[in-house]
Amino acid sequence: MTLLTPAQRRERNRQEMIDGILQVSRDIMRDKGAAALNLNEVARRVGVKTPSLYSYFPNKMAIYDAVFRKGMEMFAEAITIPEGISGWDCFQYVFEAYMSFAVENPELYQILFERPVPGFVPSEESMAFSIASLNRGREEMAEIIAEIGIDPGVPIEQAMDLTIALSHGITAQHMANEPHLPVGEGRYGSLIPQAVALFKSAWGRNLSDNEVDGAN
Amino acid sequence: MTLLTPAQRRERNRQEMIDGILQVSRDIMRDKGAAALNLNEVARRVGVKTPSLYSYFPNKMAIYDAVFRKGMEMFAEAITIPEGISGWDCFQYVFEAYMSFAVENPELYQILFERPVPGFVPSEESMAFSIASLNRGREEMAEIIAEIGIDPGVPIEQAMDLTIALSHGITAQHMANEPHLPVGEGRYGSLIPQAVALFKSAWGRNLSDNEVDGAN
DNA sequence: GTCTATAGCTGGATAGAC
DNA sequence: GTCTATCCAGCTATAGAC
Repeated sequence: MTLLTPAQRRERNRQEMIDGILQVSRDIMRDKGAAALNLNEVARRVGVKTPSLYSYFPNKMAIYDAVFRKGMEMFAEAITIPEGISGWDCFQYVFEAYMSFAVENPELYQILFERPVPGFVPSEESMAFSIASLNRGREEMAEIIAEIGIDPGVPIEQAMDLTIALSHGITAQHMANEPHLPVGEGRYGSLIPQAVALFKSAWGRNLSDNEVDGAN
Repeated sequence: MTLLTPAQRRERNRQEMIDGILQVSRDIMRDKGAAALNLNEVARRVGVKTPSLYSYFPNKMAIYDAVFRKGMEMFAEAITIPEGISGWDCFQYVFEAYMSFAVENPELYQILFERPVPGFVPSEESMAFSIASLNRGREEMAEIIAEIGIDPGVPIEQAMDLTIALSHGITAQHMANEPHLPVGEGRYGSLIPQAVALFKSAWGRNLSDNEVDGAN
């Protein structure tokens, strides 16, 4: 095995520092709210002095932007339906993945789906990436819905939007009321099977899958 | 007609000042984000100097709390179903009222349903009022659902929670993507009839109302 | 109740030595 | 890259005269 060159080592150290800053920033946002991010505290927790942060990010908003972007990547990854899941199980999977992501990463959920930080607007690059991710997600979901074969006179686009809306709605209520409870517990956290059943019941009359069974 | 007593006039002036402060605070929260509320700017817009605000509110958080409370009152009022609306029309009404409230009062929507202000927690009184309002809303909606007579093996509590979740989800997506568009327009703003149809289709098979008709 | 004056603090950001 | 020192702006809140 060969040792790293000095340049590679520098690069690695730099990347570790950047990752550390972002991780600490997320911790603070989670603890105190996204808008309470504070460079002095970031520096203290990372173990450097405040001005050193400016060797890695040009300003505070750039940190928000990096967190936003990282969050979008993680979210896209999280709701991608894995191999081996198909049919109505995909609905169940999306609902659970959506809520799990929010429960496990409330600070990312906040900055991705709300606007808690006055003056922060995702950069064009981040937004472009974000939109691209969401569109890929949409396409995938559209394929799944088409594959299941649903009936009720509503265009596939709208079926998808309703699915997204209900995913988001259940998750938002869960986060507002019982964010400390895991997915599957609590008033809204336990509502996912019923949500899937709702769609099955409304759309699944001539389905190729197993027949509607009420709550599963 | 009798003139107001000096005491009454004082009281009236005071109330006007309080209302003015709250209105201006809402304007700022709407323009710059809830967390960007700033006493200097409040004073400037109201037309007094900053210290004068402390004659009306003990501190900044008290202003947030008053805005929160006012918002909760307005929201409860907004989604109360008026006389003359019954059956499935109640669903349509609730969806529309929910989204209208958010579109017309984004700053209230933000402070009621998100946590954008680090360090702000509604006071116990405000929370008690809030919970009471929500419970009244729940009861009312439960009566309506019971009256319509829905079928599909899901307890009324859960049917209600699904309704709330979808209301919230459509609204949240609308606010995140096209908050400038009125209810009825835009990707999610135009989705309300489909949302009602979804519930009708899933639950309305043995309904006492008119039969399911797909998109209305 | 309203003002002037100001305390007191926080936090983002820069200059410049090492 | 990291540090010390420092600037500067903005903000909440209070003291005390009118």
